[in-house]
Amino acid sequence: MQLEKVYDPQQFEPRWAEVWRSSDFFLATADTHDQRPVFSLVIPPPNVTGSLHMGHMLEHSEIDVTTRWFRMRGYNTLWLPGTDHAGIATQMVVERELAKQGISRHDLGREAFEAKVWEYKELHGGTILRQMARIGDSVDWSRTRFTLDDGLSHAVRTVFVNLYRKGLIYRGPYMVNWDPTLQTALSDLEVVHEKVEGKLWHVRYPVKGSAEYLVVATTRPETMLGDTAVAINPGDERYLHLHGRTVVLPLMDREIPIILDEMADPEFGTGCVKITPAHDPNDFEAAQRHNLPLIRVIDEHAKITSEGGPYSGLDRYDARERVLADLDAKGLLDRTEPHELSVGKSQRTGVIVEPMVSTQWFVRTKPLAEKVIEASQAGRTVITPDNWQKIFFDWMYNIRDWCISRQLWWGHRIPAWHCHDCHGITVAMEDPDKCEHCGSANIAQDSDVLDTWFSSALWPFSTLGWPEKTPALERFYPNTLLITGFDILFFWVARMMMMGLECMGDVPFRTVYIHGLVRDAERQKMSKTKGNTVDPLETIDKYGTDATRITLLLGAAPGTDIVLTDERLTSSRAFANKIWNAARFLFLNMERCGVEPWMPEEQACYAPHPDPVTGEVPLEDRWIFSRLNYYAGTVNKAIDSYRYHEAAQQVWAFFWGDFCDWYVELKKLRFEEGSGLNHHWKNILTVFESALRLLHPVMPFITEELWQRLRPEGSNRSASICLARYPEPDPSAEDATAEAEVGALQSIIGAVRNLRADLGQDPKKTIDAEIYARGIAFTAASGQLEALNKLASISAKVTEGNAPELRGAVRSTPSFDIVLLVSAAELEAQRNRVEKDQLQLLKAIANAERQLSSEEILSKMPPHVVETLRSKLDEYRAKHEKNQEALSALAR
RNA sequence: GGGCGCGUAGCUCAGUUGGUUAGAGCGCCUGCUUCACACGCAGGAGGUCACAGGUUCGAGUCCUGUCGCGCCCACCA
Repeated sequence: MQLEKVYDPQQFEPRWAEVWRSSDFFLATADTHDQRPVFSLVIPPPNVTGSLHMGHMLEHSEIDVTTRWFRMRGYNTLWLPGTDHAGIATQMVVERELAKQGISRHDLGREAFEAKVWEYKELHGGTILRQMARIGDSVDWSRTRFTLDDGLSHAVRTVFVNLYRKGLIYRGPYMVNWDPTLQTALSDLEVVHEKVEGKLWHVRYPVKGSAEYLVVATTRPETMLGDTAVAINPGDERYLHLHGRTVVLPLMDREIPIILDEMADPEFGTGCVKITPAHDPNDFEAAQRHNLPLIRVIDEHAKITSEGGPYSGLDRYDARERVLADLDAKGLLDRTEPHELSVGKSQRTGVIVEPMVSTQWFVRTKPLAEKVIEASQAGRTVITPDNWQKIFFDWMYNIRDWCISRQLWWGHRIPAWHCHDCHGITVAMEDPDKCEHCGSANIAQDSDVLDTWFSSALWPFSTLGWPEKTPALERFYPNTLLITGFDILFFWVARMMMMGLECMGDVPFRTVYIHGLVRDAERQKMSKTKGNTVDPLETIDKYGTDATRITLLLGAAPGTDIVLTDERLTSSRAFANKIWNAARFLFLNMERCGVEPWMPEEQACYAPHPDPVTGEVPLEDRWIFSRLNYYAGTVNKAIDSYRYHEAAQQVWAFFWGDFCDWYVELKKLRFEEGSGLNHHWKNILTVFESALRLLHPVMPFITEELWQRLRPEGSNRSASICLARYPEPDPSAEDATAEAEVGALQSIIGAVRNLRADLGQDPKKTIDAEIYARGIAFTAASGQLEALNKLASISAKVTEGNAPELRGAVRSTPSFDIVLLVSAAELEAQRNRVEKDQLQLLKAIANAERQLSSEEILSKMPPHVVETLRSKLDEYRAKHEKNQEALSALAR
């Protein structure tokens, strides 16, 4: 039972953060709540593989608090395998590693590359939470990962085939961001936009059969080789007469139409815009609207294609120089202006991305989104905090079709086969050996893989055995709660809802809780590129896992961001140490009193033990049990409504403010050497054990450690604190009388200390004092006098009633007067103090009187407010009067 | 351009249907090594709740406007 003076987290806290750092799969937990299931997930987002993110610590903390809370309230736990979401990120890491050796994945070939990725995953994945092993749940760890080879593939394929047959999946043209170095398409997220100083070149396009020409402005003159139209605004009088005519594309001598389109902004440049459908996303869309042909003039290596005539084979920037020179030579370069523009660069290589037209697979999202909107509006899924609900709706209304094909080599292959003979597509559950259209055996599988979000979207049901109708699926779908960050709301949450409604006919979860963002001390969003990330492992090493967790939770007010500072972490570490030292105090005194480790039989709510001789319960015990009951109420309510900061703050206030500051101090007077396990010990250990359980979701490791030490050998209590019951409030445990009496004691002690500090007295020196109490029972048995004397360092004479004369150093309230007999010199310090108090009281009295004197106000005020206002006014008046008396006594 | 959020003590932040003299942690000042804890104990100072109007008996809280800060989305020929 010996504890070190200072709590050492390293010794007792498993560093589960390490697990997150190395794991490359979802970890998910599921639980049931009110007969309905709840689940929570943690995923490393694709851009942070290989490191841990503070945001995950937060997310995990909130999830783990809820999960432990549920578990402690008696709901069964189910651990679900994660999907292979981070496979894509792993692939990127492998690709980067290969690049260092000068190898590209194309050199390696598909199979060898996949093997490499597997190797990496085996090496870095798969560490399992140590704390979970301690909990003793039955977990089939072989099912902790869904990979490309097991059940998920079947689910993914089933969904793909079904959606395809319903016409919800189609192939179409799409503008991708192409990285010419990596030879791959990038998602919008992988493109970083940068403002650069560029130029705006104005080029003359001669109108056919006329001496006129249109001047178009462009930042990328080399793309003009692929122009297929020039657009003017339908309201632009300057050019309207040219509508229907054509221009001759300079350098290429191609004839292209002049079209009307809103995209041409009369205010910008010349008001004319060239249309290059194959190399600009906006132009691409305009081309769709006007049925314009696409001409690819830049290839995947960013070189000009054979369509580029004389420029064919040139690099895109060399081509630009040549094009400009040639235009200039022909006198077609109108003018050049400096222009700031933003260019998209590859996050991975820094190369300027090339917009490229390609054929991709799409999910038709409109019909799916409609179901999501309907379900959300019916309240079947609620997003909280509710401002996200609106944002979510806006997005669902404006949703575009979802491109699901990726030119990657890791992931679920698209189950579609192209026929080389008839060019038909065969989509089937079983791998086909011939084309379903022409019967040819000359077919090959599509080389693309599915977007990871496609399989992730199936997570809520695919992990439960879908499409089989398993008992788990029956029980755990739909789930109750999803905790996640807003950055993933659209990618993942929306898609889980779409797929859930489509495949299961119901929403996947009832509530989505959106948490805040973790920021650094300068309020900057943490990002790897900025390099201002806080490494959670360093934080954990320095402050401990529990301290890190409660720091995050204390800052996690819904809808706000979390600023992480060393000061906050330091104070949390101090709190962990406070818990540790409170335990140390108990253990040392148990030894002194001859008390063995003990804890009560398990119950949700406990009543204090009475003195076996008198049959009475000590006042401090009645009080602390009542306080514990109160906090059990507020903490449960806070967690239930996702107010994690409040839960953390409440357990802190109870443990430090009530338990340590008052209860332990009061109990010190009750310990007797060699007493054995008497009612005092039973009460303090009961409260302490309950406090540990109350704290557990927020401070899991230190509470587990201490709980295990307190747990007697051979106890029939659960093996772990996280399987013990969570404290619950019970109206019968409320003890208003005890709270009032201890409250009065606290205010008397506070007043004496304050008075003595004002007088500049040595706080340790015991001095004589007279206390006149009104309406406060000071019974001999309750030990209040002893407590008062000890905690205020006085030798008090307590009398019922009013002080006969307020002389000396006085502090008064409506319920007591304190008189300290001190020298006249010490009294002067008092005067300012009391006068200042009077000013504030007068203000409060005037305010209350004004409100209470008006019939109109009284009639509009709710009765309970009037009630408190009245009693407050009485109190202010009494106090003011007492102060006045004291002041005149001081004057004498 | 569209949308969202923030501005409360020196600092970082709470403050849930409007209702006591507006709170916490850190920092600061004073006193204390008291046999759990100086990562501590006791006491204290410090705020016209960004500004200006409005609604209300009553506003940190609701409405309008102004100023300052931040985020997201879109666009950028």
